[in-house]
Amino acid sequence: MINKKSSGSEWYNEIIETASLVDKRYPVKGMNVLPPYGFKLVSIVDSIIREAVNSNGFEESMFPMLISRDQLSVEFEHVKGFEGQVFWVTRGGNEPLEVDLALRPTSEAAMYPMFSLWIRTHSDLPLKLYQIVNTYRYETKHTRAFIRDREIHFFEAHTAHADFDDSERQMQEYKQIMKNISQKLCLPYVINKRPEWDKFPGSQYSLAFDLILPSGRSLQIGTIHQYGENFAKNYDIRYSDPAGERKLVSQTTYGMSGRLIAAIVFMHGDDKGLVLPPYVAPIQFIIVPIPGENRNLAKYSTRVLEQIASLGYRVRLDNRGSYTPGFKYNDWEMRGVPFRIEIGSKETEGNFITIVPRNTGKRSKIQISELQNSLASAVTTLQDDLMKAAEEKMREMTVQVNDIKNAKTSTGMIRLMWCGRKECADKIEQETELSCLGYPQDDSGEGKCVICSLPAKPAYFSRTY
RNA sequence: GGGGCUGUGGGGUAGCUUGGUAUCCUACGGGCUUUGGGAGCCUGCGACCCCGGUUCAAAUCCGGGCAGCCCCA
Repeated sequence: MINKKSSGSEWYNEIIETASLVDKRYPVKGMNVLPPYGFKLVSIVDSIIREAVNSNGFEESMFPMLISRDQLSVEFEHVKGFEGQVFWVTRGGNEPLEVDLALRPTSEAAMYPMFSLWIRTHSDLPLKLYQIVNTYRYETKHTRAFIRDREIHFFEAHTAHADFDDSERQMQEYKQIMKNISQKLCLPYVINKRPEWDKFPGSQYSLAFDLILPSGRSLQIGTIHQYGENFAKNYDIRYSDPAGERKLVSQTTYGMSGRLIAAIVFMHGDDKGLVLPPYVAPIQFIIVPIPGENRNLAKYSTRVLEQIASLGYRVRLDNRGSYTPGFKYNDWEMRGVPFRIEIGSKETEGNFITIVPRNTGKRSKIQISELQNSLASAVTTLQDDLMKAAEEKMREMTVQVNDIKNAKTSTGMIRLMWCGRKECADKIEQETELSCLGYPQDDSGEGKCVICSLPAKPAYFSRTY
């Protein structure tokens, strides 16, 4: 196993394949196969997202993957923003198509013509829909599994509101939803308001959830966008208000992708491999029996398996006969299973199990009669530990810098004073090789710009994925 | 957007400079013996990314394509 600290990038590439999260051998650039273990992980993250948005009044839906050229040729900055990144379907069988079809790079152009039909009066609002589908972007840069794919596993929520104030309330709700989700994935983040030139094409403003990884690079794991009436104008989405007046809706979106998986891998993994938070782990408990002259072993292990399963956990018994226990320990540690349960003659005779959490590797005993409470507290403890460790890593990687010289020599998420003008950001980016993430929300400092000395607010800069 | 490197059984590799016989480890199948931190022995299966060129002969040299990786902007 490659050392994580010294070569984070190679470590990532290797671990996602050896842990069976992904198989990169599929012969089309930027498109990867998810083997069962990786797919399970992705599905669990999806279900966490579903649960979070469903409980806030969102409904799941599905729109087609193909978008006709007419829908995309609206004279609109949003469409231009994706020019050059669109895959086109130009033939049906051997015949050229009358109208070329685009593989959605994102779904505004697919959804909003329908929104225009669906939304009639004020009682149709707010409309809160989402879908979890694959989207396609013709990346010309270096692709990277889960981080920059050409086929993107994508969650996108779209809302329409009676007025701007209500869509602003929606933005606040998104923040709560993200908080809820990130607790389960053990991922801390900061919310940055992207600079004008880096906001989502067509939006009024974009807020990004940025994570700083142990490697010192930041990773955007989610974004929310305030569209205002920009899209409603172009797609003619109007409603009759209580006074009978026709008005444009105000809209927002919320997007997340497979980058959540990348963040989990990078943030929690170690030299032994993956470390998965219990909430997301495809296998939460792995039972490893230790053979000996012990006739009760099979029966006892199965009983423990059934008991843990009946408590609602994802548990598996590793019965592979051809491997030694030591091999299995390493194998499951590499795959990030949060807890190992060892069962040998001591356990069967003493009517207990030995449990080992992935992060500490420390053994402890649990009496069978105590299973329910002890497992529940082990899960919460590990979940808390991983969150705290991640927060600590982020703190370590966040650096306060007072002048441009120090920004050059520091790694991580650099907090410095910036006036908000593009020319100054460009200068900072050029000199430091960092990218501007924008102004963090919930940070109220004041000072002078490190470039031009004009009044400034704290901004974040970092190397990015 | 620019530059560089790489492609050999499922995975990791030797061989390439100097053209001719493809090495080792691991995984996998079978068999016996094992099992409290990556077991051992025997045995079997399995590869030169694709297309074209040079040549009596190409894993090796040349060109293109595809794919992967790294660095810079």
